[in-house]
Amino acid sequence: MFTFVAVIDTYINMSDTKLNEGEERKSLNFIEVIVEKDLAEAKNNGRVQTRFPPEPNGYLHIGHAKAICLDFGIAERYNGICNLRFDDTNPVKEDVEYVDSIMEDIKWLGYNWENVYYASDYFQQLFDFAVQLVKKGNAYVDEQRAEDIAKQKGTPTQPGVESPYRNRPVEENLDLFLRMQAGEFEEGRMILRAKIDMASPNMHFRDPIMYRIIKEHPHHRTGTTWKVYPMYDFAHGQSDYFEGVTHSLCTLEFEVHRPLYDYFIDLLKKDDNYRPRQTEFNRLNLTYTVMSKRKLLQLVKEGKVNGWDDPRMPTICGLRRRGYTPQAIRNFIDKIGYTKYDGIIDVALLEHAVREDLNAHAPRVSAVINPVKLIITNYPEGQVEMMEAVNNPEDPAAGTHEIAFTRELYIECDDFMEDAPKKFFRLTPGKEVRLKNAYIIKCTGVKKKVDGAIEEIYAEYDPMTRSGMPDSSRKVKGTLHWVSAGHSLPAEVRLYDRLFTVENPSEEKDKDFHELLNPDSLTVLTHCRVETELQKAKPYDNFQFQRIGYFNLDPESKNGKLVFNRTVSLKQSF
RNA sequence: UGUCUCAUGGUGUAAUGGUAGCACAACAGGUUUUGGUUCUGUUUGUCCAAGUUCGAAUCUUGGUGAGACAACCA
Repeated sequence: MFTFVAVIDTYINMSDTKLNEGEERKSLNFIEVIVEKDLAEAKNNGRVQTRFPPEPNGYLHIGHAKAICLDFGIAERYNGICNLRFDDTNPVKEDVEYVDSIMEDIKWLGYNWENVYYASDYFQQLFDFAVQLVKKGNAYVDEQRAEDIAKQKGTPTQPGVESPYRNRPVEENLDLFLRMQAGEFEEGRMILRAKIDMASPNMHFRDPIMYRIIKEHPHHRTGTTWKVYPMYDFAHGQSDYFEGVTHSLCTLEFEVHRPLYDYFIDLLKKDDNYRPRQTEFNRLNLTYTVMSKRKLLQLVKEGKVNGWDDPRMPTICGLRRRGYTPQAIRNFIDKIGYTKYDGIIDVALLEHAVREDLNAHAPRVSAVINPVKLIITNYPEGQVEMMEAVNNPEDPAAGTHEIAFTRELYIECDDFMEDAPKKFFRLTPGKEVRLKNAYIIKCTGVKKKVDGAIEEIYAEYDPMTRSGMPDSSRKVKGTLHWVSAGHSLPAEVRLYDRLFTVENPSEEKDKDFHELLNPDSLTVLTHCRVETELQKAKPYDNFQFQRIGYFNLDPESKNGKLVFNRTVSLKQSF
């Protein structure tokens, strides 16, 4: 993977931190600055530990990839460890299906966790801690209805009102809380709340809920053992603490939760110099798509897309099926950086990242996605010549393959025009073009159907212009790709466009997001022809269809039927 | 009439008191058997105001604008 030079650089830079190829001149992001400062101050005994904490309630998307690259990247760079922890405190929404897909996606991105943990592993410890807080008078059981509690919470500008149950005696709170877990009460009947400050300017300090009763949904790991489940705020920081996390990295919307995170840790922590710290960074927003799990789920459920791995989805599995490579995604994440500014990234940057990777690695093949027949009238009928085609001009080591040339060929409809403008560098009557890897031809005529549609195009070839022949280096303006009519394979090609018609769908609050969906986000072409070399293609293999774009073989291809997905088009500059 | 956070070209991101740089995008040109790649060049920026300083994107004060927070979600 590394070049020789890069290996040397790695050694040179090994003094403080691990640096990967190309990283040596890059400035630190603000989180790396914080970590290095903590290390310099010997906080947490110079230990670095992070965690990636998804809730198993949906598929990972590219926004998660940003968090994954940071959590695992920081651990790697500072010789620490990163654990995978499933934040599974709400059995109503969670499922093992998601646990499996999350692990698969992280591995596909190229990261390995030190340990897999589950917040549900800590249910007993959390419960014991809650009992302890009840005994200390820091928590109470509230029997009001949810709506009343919400009302009493006040608003961001108005203080809340204290619950009538707030000053219940400790023994009564303890008895009730134990009976909640014993299953004596129905869901919604009562909750355990922290007794903090109903007038706090931070809404999260207004006696936040610690535990609620959930009995109708068994937990995917603990079954029906627990009748009460901790809320995020009563689970996340403590879980970090139990595991020894030093840097708890999360997105910006958790900023207001941090004081509460610290509050519970203060009550929990031992008198030593270890404590986890939460740091927030900007989440990823991409133009022309949505990143909220709720909306992605909606697209799937309403059939607007064909599942979580639909190639139009910003999910990891969607991007994988679309033909994105882990390296392209990681390079993209590396380019966008981590700050506290909540912006929106142009999807063109993601497309650039995948083109850059595929340009270097994808074999070039010939495919005609909108075929029209081209007949070389002076080429012998029945003759077949095997032409040599370079697999990748960016990588001579990739070698060559052969492609059959015959009298009858297919070229793209778009590559022929009867009355062409001056800047049309393709085929038009009386003009010459190069057929890639083959001859220069001159268009001599065209046959049309009754409706005026073009049926066949005629041309004559110049035998001296093939590679190796005397006139092979003759210059002509255009070069076209082609396949032999008789020596090619039928294929289906799926073209994808942006899912939404507006740059930032989540910003259009007054509009239903269905109105913003792009009705033409999928185009299926069923009469394509591809060169026989593609018979060997395996699912997910990436190719460049010359002059068109990057494509991969869809896993739905079976029994000899070839289905390709367009990952991204080539850059077009005309 | 709250708390917290943020503000650098079209987009994203550097510059930690000392030449405003990089990437993407856009545009122009060279090379090219991919209108690809590559190379060269161009356009475009420090939210506003006052202050500190020899010197401010950076520090101070005051504005302005944007976002987050009022789930028995995470």
